[in-house]
Amino acid sequence: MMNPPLFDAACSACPIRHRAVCARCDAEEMAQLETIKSYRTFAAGDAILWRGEPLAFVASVVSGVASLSKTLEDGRTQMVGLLLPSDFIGRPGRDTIDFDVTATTDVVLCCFARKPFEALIEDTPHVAQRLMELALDELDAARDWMLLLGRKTAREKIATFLDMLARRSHLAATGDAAPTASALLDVPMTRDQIANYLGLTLETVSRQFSVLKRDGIIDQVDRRQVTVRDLSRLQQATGDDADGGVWS
Amino acid sequence: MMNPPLFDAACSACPIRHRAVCARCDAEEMAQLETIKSYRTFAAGDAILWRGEPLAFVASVVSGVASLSKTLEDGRTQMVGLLLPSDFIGRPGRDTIDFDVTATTDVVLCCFARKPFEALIEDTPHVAQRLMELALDELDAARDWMLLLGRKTAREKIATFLDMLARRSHLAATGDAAPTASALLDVPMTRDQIANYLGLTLETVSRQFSVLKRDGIIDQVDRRQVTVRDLSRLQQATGDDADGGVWS
DNA sequence: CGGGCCATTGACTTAGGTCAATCTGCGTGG
DNA sequence: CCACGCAGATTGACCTAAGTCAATGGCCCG
Repeated sequence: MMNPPLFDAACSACPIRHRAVCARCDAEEMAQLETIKSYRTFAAGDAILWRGEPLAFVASVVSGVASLSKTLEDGRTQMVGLLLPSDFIGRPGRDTIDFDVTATTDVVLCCFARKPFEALIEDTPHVAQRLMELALDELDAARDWMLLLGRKTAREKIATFLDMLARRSHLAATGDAAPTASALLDVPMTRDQIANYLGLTLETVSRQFSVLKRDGIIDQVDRRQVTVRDLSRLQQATGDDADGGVWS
Repeated sequence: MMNPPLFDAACSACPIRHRAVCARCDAEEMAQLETIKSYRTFAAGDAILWRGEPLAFVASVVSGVASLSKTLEDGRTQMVGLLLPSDFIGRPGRDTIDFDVTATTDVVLCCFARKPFEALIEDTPHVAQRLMELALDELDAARDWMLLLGRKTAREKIATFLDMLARRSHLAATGDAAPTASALLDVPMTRDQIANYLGLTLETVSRQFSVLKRDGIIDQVDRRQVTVRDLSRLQQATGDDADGGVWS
């Protein structure tokens, strides 16, 4: 269990101050946000929001990983989004959402009461501008994901997933866009969650991990850690165009 | 071939005036938009934009249907969006897009030069607000599509596709949300395009049309027209939750 | 009448799902 | 400290939905 960091009420000390929905806000707008915000924490596995339930808050992810998922009548489920720090939860202008939101790891949210937040969108331009950028970024990611779900093989899906984790951890560590060397990766989900993310079964996820290991592309340290032995072969295995801006 | 409607330069007469990116603009903002807009038309099958090419314009679809698609190294392709009248093309703040845009039917676009449009986003709140709404709507649609691509069977995919067409044509005809009776549907794409939309092969699309016909759920008038015989059985065949807000 | 272009249908293959057995590591309680 | 149990992961055997390859059919247009 993580030792939950304590968050100061002051936005100026916030780790996502310059990337979240408030990124473009000036001092006065920040002061307004400050009055309607509150922090909430969730343990790994907790439900954050249920589909269809009235939405009292919108929120930014401050730390941890949350996931969005949809379910068919007979219980098949598909993850339709992975929310990382600075990502936004909620749908200003609508009072329900159409998917479940779950804490994948322990999560801290910065919540804003919905009504005053919507008023802020009307009154101050910078919130709407930033929210538009965040929505367009998520739309790009969703489209990459549609290509993966519709057309990639199981092997390509796993390779894409690991390549994404490699890029992200490299980005977080160095601020640099493209990793070039091998790396030790943290896999923040169970096989079952990965399967729901990639549109596979957990058995297929497990088998493809084994295949990539047998091919010498990765090594499995333990169930939550993987080392990439050959990043360029991993990237070839994703099936993407060489110059593909995927996850760029 | 359609008899192309003539569009008046005046926004006040525009068929998408109240739904497009300009929906919330006041008279003064409209005047600004009016100075940077121009109409362009494309024939069915024409490329509108290529992935990666520098983006001089952003645009709204005025009439017709356009599609967004992505392609893997070896040529497999997946449609990642279907643009109908009032939908928006482009990515303010970035000078390329990461997918191809193609005219599925004959298309009329209302194009805005990108730089002045971006300036407008900075200066006037209503454009950014509306663009945020449009992006969030597309994100909802993309998430429904991810569920379809990742988890639905071929039969469910075709049923969902036909149900979507039924809802749309009913909505366009009556302004009403949910169709209840059978209807004659226009299928605006070839089997191959449908396959790329649904993450299937064209043979599987054809076979599933035949199965739904054998089951008495639909009738095929010709290759571009279908009558829905039993809408409630069609909706059951989509696999969605009964109260599912899909395509709502 | 002939030649494309879609669409349909059939025969066969295969990637990935299903079901089931086994393994591994970890926290709990004796 | 060890034994137990449980949750997650792996692996194998088998099955099936959908893909592949190939032949045929209908339709429009010159």
